Amino acid sequence: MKRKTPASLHQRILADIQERILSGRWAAGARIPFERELMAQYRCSRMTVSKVLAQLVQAGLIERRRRAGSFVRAPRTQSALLHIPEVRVEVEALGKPYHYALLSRRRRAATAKETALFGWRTPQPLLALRCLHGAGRRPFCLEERLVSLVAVPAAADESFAQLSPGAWLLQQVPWTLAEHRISATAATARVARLLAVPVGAPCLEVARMTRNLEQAITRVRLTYPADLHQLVASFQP
Amino acid sequence: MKRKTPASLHQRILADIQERILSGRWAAGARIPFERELMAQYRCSRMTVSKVLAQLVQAGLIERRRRAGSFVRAPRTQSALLHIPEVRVEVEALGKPYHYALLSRRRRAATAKETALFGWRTPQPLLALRCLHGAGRRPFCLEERLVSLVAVPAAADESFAQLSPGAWLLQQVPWTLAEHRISATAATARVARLLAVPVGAPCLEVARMTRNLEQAITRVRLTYPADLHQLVASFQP
DNA sequence: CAGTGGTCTAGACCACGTA
DNA sequence: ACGTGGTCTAGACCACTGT
Repeated sequence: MKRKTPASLHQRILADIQERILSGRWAAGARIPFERELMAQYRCSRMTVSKVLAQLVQAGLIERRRRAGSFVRAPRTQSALLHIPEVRVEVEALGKPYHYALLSRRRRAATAKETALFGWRTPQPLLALRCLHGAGRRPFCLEERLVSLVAVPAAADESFAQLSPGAWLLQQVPWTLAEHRISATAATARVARLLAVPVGAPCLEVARMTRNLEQAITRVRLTYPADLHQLVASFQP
Repeated sequence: MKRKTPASLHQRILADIQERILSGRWAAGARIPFERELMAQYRCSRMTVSKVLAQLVQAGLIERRRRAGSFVRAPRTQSALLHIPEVRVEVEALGKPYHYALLSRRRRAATAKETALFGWRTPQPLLALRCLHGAGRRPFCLEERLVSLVAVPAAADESFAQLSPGAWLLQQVPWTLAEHRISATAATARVARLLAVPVGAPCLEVARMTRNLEQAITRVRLTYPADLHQLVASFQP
């Protein structure tokens, strides 16, 4: 019934209402109780529920209209951060069934370019992976990944046939820095075939190098058909 | 100096303190007046200043410690910083001569979409600008900008014939939040002509909405030929 | 025009951390 | 120990808006 110590009253009320909304019990568009009703329910003053509702507005969970009441807002459109999205999460956020397929998996030594990229002096072993993420029936993202077997030797024993390397690495290896390069490209013949778009079609390409304090872990290039994806980032000066 | 409708009391206090912090007059680390002092200064109740200070905490501008007071926070660390320099700086970093041209400048009321975008209830006046940034002889970036004349009335008196709106706004208006949407697009006929690329050529599009605590300031769409530009971003978990 | 949210007041008690 | 911020109350007036 009661959680440990749900902190302050308005925090408890906030958590309560938030849970109702996020769980879907209060669906999008539904009106939530008036301030004066909530006062009675929680036996508190109007300032207290007002504070809670103001926070819900700021969080984008509800909107309020005079005389009409407070209403649950439609699921957040694009409020995601650029943080580190796992492709699966992105797809499911779109409400589409997620599909994953491993295209190729090869263990090999790094080329000269890759050696420089990973900050090595001499070529080291890499795991090179290519996989395709699908949303519904459509290809959603082509993933081309290099995993440092120096940093993550355990990757050599993973097949990645079912689990995407991004998901595996995320829970396997802690990281401290992710560098992104974001660009627009024209689909090459190979990319066009895999993503089922015309050759030359615009694509959004995200190249990410992930490191921890000691060394480079993995480098991935994600290619999305332009119409299927955009990145969203918020920050403060 | 003050806007016409001073809005509500706590909004005025918020704007006042925010301006002091963002302008640097209250430096990072400095203690700001205690709640009870602010009550006296603004002749209001403690709830009112408390509400204001809570918003400043949420915005990350101050932090509060019991018994000690409230302090201006150090400028945001690079935790989630997407480094987007001014276009001029980008071009000069490439070692190419920078060129700027104003294509059009129009004062008009916001459309319905724009009204929603800026968070207004009724259409307000905007300054709509289009300009072109060049690197060497080549067009480098098409800028399509809307400036809120509510937030920045002084913009109405600027010609922007010589100085780009981005540069002007940066030194004119303090901001606290920038939201980016990054996507790849195919050049439309109009964009292709302006950027001197083939129709359908891939472009990188960055849409940025800049706000302070009270209101939206400006929205800009920057379109770059895909081969000329990429974004770089570093993140920490 | 009635009822909602928006705002504000003048108190109060308490937890906490710093001096 | 003391003064700060954290929280809460029980009122109040007002602006807006949907009916």
